[in-house]
Amino acid sequence: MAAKHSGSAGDVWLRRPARAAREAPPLSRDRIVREAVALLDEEGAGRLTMRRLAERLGTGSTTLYWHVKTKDDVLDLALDAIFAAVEIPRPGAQDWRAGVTALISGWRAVLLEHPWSAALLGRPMLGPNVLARSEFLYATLVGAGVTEPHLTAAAYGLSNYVIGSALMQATWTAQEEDAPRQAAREFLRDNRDRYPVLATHGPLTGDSDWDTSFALGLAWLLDGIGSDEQRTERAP
Amino acid sequence: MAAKHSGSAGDVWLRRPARAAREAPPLSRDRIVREAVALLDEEGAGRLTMRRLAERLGTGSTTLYWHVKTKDDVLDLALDAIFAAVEIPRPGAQDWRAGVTALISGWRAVLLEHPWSAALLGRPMLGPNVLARSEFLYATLVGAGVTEPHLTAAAYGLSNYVIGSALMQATWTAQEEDAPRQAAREFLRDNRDRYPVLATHGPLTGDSDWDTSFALGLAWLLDGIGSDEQRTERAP
DNA sequence: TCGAGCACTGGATCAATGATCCGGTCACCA
DNA sequence: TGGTGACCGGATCATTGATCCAGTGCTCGA
Repeated sequence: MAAKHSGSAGDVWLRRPARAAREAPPLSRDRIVREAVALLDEEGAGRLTMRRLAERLGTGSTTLYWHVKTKDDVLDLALDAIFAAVEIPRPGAQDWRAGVTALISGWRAVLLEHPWSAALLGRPMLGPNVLARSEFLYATLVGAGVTEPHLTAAAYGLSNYVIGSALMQATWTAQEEDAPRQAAREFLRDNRDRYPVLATHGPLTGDSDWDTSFALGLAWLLDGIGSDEQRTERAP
Repeated sequence: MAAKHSGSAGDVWLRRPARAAREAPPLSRDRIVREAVALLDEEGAGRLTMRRLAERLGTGSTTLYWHVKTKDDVLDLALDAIFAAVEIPRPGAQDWRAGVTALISGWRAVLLEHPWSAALLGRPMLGPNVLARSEFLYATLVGAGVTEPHLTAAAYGLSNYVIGSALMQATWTAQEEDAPRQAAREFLRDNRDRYPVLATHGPLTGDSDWDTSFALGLAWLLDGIGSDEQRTERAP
């Protein structure tokens, strides 16, 4: 004797309230992406489910598929969305080196603020936010007189370095899960005969300061880019 | 009237042949990992399934769980396994710079030979193969006179740089799938007003030579490490 | 004013997958 | 020869991404 359709049809009481009377704004791709980022921030990449995401949005899971083609779309959109927070220096407002440093540091900060993003870096990033920042990077380097093949090498090198650094740090800084790091430390201590240098000088031994390490490496790269640039400009 | 158990029990004909008479060697963690690598190489990370892996091994999928705790175990083991192919230079046989270059280049070659590996770099790598190579890296740097904080920065910088480079290249060199790259190129051409520098100097415009770009960046890093090392050794 | 069309929604459902339960089978040893 | 433990796999469960299709309400033109 159950109603054939228990959901949208039938009883007034069960019917969805009129659009205007609803508390939440209508669903939109933008709202989906915002909520996805929030969900990822709170629970990590592993727990992002279309169902869970829909629940947080107060809709059915299938509704999402009207606004978005696949789950990967959500991930791509979320990934690009967070880069909006990276401030783009005003072109020419400063030394090329200062500009690049600012951009790369901001890039890194965002990646670390959203640790789930590191795991998603293995997909083409072609969103508007990413492209705008790449544009600035290339423009700054070109403006500084860097030419091929150093230009591509510089842009790639910088990007790859940030990505690798963030990925590595995010891997070992899993939120408040210090257990694996501790276990790894102990493992190295127990096998100090096999890995003597790692056990004493390894990354897990000291209080490895990610920030200074990153800064040093970045400086090395910038030095190299700068020296090549000068050579190019001055050389006959 | 169907037999209650159609599988292991019952008819002699359906019974699994005695261990010795079987063609395949008995299942082992090692054999599983080897087959997993083969499967990953052939079909990519997305198509690695416990069922499919078991099928290739001629066993039931559940059998795998006796040798391995979870699917992630398989991935971790496969990831470490491929690094066995990275040759470790004989310590002290050459210039520290040559040794490091050899190791890092081998590292990169392996990552590119197994593109699926790039996507797995976001997990702690504590396998014996990885550790042995890290040991060499640290030992070589220490032997060259690099001290903290430059030591950690150097090791991290080099690792992060390879990882980032391989990840990026693997992302854009998806096997014979040139479609997305082509599409991206066209997209940039169509939006050359918004991304003027990218459209003309961007990484997708030229025949971006991954190898030379990588070599240049690596040289920059090594220059930086070397200069700091000399300064440390010579300075009072 | 009204009705048609379109933007949007979601319950039911499917197939694929990771993982577990539990009842087997086989080699080996005392 | 009897038993013990290493090893195997069919049935099964819960979860998840994705699709089908029957709706529902807003809007706009006649």
